[in-house]
Amino acid sequence: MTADETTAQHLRASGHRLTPQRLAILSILEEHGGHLTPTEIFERAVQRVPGLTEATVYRTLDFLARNGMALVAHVGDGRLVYESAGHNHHHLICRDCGDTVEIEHDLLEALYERFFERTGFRIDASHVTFFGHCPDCAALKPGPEAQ
Amino acid sequence: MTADETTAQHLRASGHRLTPQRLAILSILEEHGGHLTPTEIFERAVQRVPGLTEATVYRTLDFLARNGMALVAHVGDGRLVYESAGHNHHHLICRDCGDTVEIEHDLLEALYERFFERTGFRIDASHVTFFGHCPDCAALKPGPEAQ
DNA sequence: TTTATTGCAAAGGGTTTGCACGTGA
DNA sequence: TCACGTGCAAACCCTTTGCAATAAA
Repeated sequence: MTADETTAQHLRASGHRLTPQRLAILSILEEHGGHLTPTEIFERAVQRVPGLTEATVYRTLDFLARNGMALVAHVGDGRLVYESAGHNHHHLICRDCGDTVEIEHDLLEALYERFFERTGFRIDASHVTFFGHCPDCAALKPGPEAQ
Repeated sequence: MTADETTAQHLRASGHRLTPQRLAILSILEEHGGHLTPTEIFERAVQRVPGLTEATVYRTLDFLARNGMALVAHVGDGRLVYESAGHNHHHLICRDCGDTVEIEHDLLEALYERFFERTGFRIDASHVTFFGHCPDCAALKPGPEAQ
């Protein structure tokens, strides 16, 4: 059974449908691997599904996220970005040059465990983004400044 | 010297001014302690500074954040929230009931140190919010479901 | 006095929604 | 066939910006 068929079954089981729009957006997320904004997703998806609208992209992303097929992440400027589910990692982003590094999820597991011990909260594996300075920019910037 | 005078000096040193608007917004952040959205801040601040506009709130928050007097945090829905600087902690938020728990920053220090060892990235002390389920909601929710 | 800051109002950008049509199951 | 999903277009935030007036230093 192909991945699409698995996806289709997953959807049908909950009374939903696998449309070309959903398939295209899902594929784009999987092929890309990293963060994509709704607009970036739209620009790519409309090439595969002519006539696609941004409204549908927003609705589809929301749908995929609700059904565990996509993850939502939050980036610095307050906008939402999406990425394929199952891509379980986190990001460190340099505030100066924008350089991005991936962090494996297991690094956070220990922290989540400590959260649980102290508060009883179970944290989702959901994507987290940390902001700071990469080695290069940190080197260029010796002293701490107001920022 | 009062806190206001310290603040005023801090500002004057960089060629800026301490206006009633800035003072009010700063006070609100300090009194509240937790997250506030720009609109929530506006609603409170306009009571102290009649005639205040939301545009000024946005400009002031940006100004305070740039000068290290306020912190920006990112919440789940993609909107920005602000809080007083020097309030160095993080939050765990329950996706179901919205319950919020504070996490001391030192819990994250070890993680940041590991980030540094592996990637050379220096993460800011900036606010991070983690989403998951509080003990009560987790108990009510035995199996994972589509949501 | 000087010019940083504000208020006003309008624009901007991203996101959401109502409705009728199209289409997957 | 049936109702979920889409396209279209307008509405809705939230946030930013230009400009003249105001007020802090």
